[in-house]
Amino acid sequence: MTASPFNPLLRKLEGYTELSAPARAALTALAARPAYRVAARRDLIRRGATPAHVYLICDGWACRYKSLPDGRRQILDFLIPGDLCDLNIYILSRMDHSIGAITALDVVGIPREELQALADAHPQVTRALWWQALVSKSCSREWIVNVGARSARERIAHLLCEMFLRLESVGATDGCSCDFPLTQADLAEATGLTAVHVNRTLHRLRETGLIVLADRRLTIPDMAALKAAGLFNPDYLHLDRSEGH
Amino acid sequence: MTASPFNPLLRKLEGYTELSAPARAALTALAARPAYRVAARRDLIRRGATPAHVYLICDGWACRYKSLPDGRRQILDFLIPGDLCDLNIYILSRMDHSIGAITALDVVGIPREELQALADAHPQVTRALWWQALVSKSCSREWIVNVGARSARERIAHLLCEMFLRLESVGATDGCSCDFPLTQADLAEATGLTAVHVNRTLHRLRETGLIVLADRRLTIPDMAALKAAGLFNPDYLHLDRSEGH
DNA sequence: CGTTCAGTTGACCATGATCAAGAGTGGTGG
DNA sequence: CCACCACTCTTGATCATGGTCAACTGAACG
Repeated sequence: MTASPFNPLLRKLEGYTELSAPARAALTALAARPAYRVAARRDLIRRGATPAHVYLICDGWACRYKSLPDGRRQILDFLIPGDLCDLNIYILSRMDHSIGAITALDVVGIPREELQALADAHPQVTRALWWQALVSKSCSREWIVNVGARSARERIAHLLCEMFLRLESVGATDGCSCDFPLTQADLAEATGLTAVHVNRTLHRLRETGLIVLADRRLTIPDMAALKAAGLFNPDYLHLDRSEGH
Repeated sequence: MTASPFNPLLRKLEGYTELSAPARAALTALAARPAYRVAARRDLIRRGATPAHVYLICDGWACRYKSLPDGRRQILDFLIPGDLCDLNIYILSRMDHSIGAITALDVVGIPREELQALADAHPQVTRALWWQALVSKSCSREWIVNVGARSARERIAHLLCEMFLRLESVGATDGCSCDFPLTQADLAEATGLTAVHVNRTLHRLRETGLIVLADRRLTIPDMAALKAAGLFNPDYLHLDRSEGH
C-alpha cells in the first residue's frame, strides 16, 4: 500500500472539475482502505465475471483486452494510476472483456454501493465520474480511428502521445520523460500491428529523434514533432477543465 | 413526422429492462414533439459544437465519424432508429466528433433538462439510459477489435451481423432481411478498408452464399454461418435482458 | 548455467492499397 | 425529353505496407 494511493484519481478529477473540500475528503476516505497487489501479467478481471467492486488503480499499468477464439488479442485501453476499472455503479452487467495487469499493480476495490452513496451525496463527484466515463468513451473512439485509419508510424506515435499526456495529467511524468513498461508485443496488440513491425517502426522513430525509448523509460524530446507524426489532436482527452460548464 | 416516432427507443429500452406504465408514458410523451427532417449526407452535429439537445433518431440511418487533417475519415458507429445521439445530460462538453446523416433522417431534439428531469423522476429510466450508454461503450470496444484484429472478410461479416441484430432489436427487420442503406464507401470507412477492397470482399461473401445484398437491401440466409465468418459473439450487444439485475 | 523472454534483424510473402477505366443508374436543368 | 453529371459499383493491373517465418543476442532469473 502506497502512502497516498488516491492522489492520482483526485488529481485527475480535479483536472476536470472543481471539488469542494468535503467532496475531496470523501473521495480520499473512500480509497483509504488497504490496497492489494496483483502480480504482473495476471488478470484482474476476467471476461464473463460480474464484479461487485469498482477497482481503482493506485500504482502500475493494466490493460483492457479482448481475445478472439484463435488467440488473437486486441488491447482496448491502458489503465494507469487514477483510472477506475468499470463504472458500472448502476448496472451489474457481465464483463464482455478482461482486464489484465501489465506491471505489478496496487489496486483498491470500492464496493459499488459505497461509490454510489458518495455520488448521491456530492453532485460534484457525480459530475466528475460522468466526465471520466465520457472521456473514456471518447478515448475508445479515438482508438478506433487509430487502428482503422492511421499508418503504423502514426499509430505508435499517437499512442505514445496519448499515454504521455495521460500520465502527465496524474503527475506521473518527469519533464519530458516517463516510465513506460509496455513491451513491443503490448504495443503491437494495442495498435493492431505485429511485434516485428512495431520493432521496426520504433527503430525509425528513434532514428529520426522523435523518441528515446529504452529500459522501460520513454523520453519525448520534441512533443510537437511527435504529435505531428501521430496526427495527434488532444481534444479527445478533454483535459481542459474550462470545457466543462 | 412519423405516426409513432418513439417506438424504436421504447422497444430497445424494454429489451434491456422493465419499464413501469408511467415511465413508458413519460418516455412516449417526451418524444411526442415534432420530428424534423435532415437531408441525406448532411451533418446533424459537427465537431466542436456543444449541442443543448439530445437527439433521438426516429427514422433513417446516421453515423458518428472523425476526420483526419488529410481527409481520411473513420466511421465510429452507425445510428439507427431508437438511438440517442449523445447522452451528455450531465456535462455539456464540446463534440470531439461529428454525426452525419446516411439517409434522410427524422429526428427529435430533446432538451437536456427535460431528459434529466425524466431520469430523476423514474429510476427505471435512469437505469435504462445508463444501460444504453454502457452498451454503446461496449460497441466501441468491439469496433476496436474489428478494425484492429480481424481480416477484411471478418470485419465486414461482423459489421453486417451487428447491424442486423441491432435492427432486429428495434423491429426494423423482416425475417432474415432488412433495409441496408450503406454504400460500399460507407462500409470502407467503417471497417478501415478501401471501397475497392470492400467491393471484392462483398463479392466473395455473396459468392459463398453468406449474404444477399443488392438495391439497399440485405438478406442473411444463414445467420449462424455469417456469425462464424465474422467471429461474431453477440455478448457485447447486451441484448439479453436477463443479464441486468 | 540453462531457460525464458524481450528485442533485433533478414528474407520472403500476402493482404489489402492504389491507380485506372468503364458500366449502370438517377437526378437535374436546358 | 434528352443530355449531362454525379455517384455507385465493378474489374483489372500493379504496388506497398505490414505480416510471417526464422535465427540470433542479451538480460534476467532460478
